[in-house]
Amino acid sequence: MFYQLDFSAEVIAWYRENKRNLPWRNTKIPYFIWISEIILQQTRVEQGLAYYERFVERFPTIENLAAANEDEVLKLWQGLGYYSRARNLHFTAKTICKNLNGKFPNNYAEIRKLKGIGDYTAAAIASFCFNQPHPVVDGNVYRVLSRVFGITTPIDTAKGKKEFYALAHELLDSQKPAWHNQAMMEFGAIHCTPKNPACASCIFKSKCIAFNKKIVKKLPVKAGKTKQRNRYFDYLIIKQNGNIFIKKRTEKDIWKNLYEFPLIENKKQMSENNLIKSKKWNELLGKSRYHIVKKSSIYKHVLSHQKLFTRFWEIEVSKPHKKLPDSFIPIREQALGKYPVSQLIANYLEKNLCKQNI
DNA sequence: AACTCGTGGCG
DNA sequence: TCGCCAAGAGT
Repeated sequence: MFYQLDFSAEVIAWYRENKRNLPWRNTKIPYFIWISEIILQQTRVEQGLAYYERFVERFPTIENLAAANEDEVLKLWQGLGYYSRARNLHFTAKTICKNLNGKFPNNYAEIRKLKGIGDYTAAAIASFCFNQPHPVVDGNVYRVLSRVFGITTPIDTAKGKKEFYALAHELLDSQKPAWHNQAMMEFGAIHCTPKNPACASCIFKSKCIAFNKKIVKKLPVKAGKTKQRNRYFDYLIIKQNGNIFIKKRTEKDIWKNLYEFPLIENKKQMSENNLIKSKKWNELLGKSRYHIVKKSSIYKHVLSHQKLFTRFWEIEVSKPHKKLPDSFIPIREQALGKYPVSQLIANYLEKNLCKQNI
């Protein structure tokens, strides 16, 4: 069907003509490639681009990143999601500076050991920066290969991963791994797209099995189904002597190490009356004299595995009868903007408080 | 090996 | 409106 080098040469030729000019494509410095790869995990280029620019502007070297506070790193990441990426990025920057004299490892095996770097990212860095012949197998590559070669094995199974990796490895031009890998991904990203792929003008039109069998839309196959659960949040924005209280999320849960207002979570939607009479409400406000300044409508916030239903309560406390635990940090409202928060909270702040607080 | 971790855009 | 899903990794 294909001679390996024909396939590679064709996709590389396409890439030379069609590639986008992106900032991380004008460098081979591993630090920059690394940042871009982490940002782009499960993220569209259009969404990640501005984050990349801000990130390398603020942290031009790995030493700058290693020296930063995690709060600031997360603040730069705010709104991008999957915050463990930022935490691991920061962790690994510190590791490299402390243990490797600030020098990024220059081969696949050593790169792969770093926290936050899996098979894909290790192959990307090793091939882009050091021209090592490791094939990248990301969502784009799965899509292109499953279609062109008509592979119906689900990509989210061990069997599928093995099969696609073997094929990707077979097709790789070991003399041009950087060009080959970038070409494969770019082709998937802007030509062989998930929806409305440009089959009519495709370089593989005559050979593409999916096109000729008219099953392009069915590929790639995924076995897994994502099930969502519902969660019900009530955030209490407690204002006291010009301060408001925030708390860091440290549990193993969504938004780890981001900040939020005092939270009451319930397994079912609770009526306002029952909430105000609840034990948790009482624990936060005790027998304080307070009044509810504002209560919001229900914000719906959708995550990959959860759907959150959230109310915000702005509460002015005139006579506190109880000191909140030390885990609640009193801050001036204007200082809120320094703390990394979830997009859910950022959305509320944008609508209800001033923009400088975001 | 399944499950978990965000967000925004699109049809 | 809703499900899909985008340059994945950790546990």
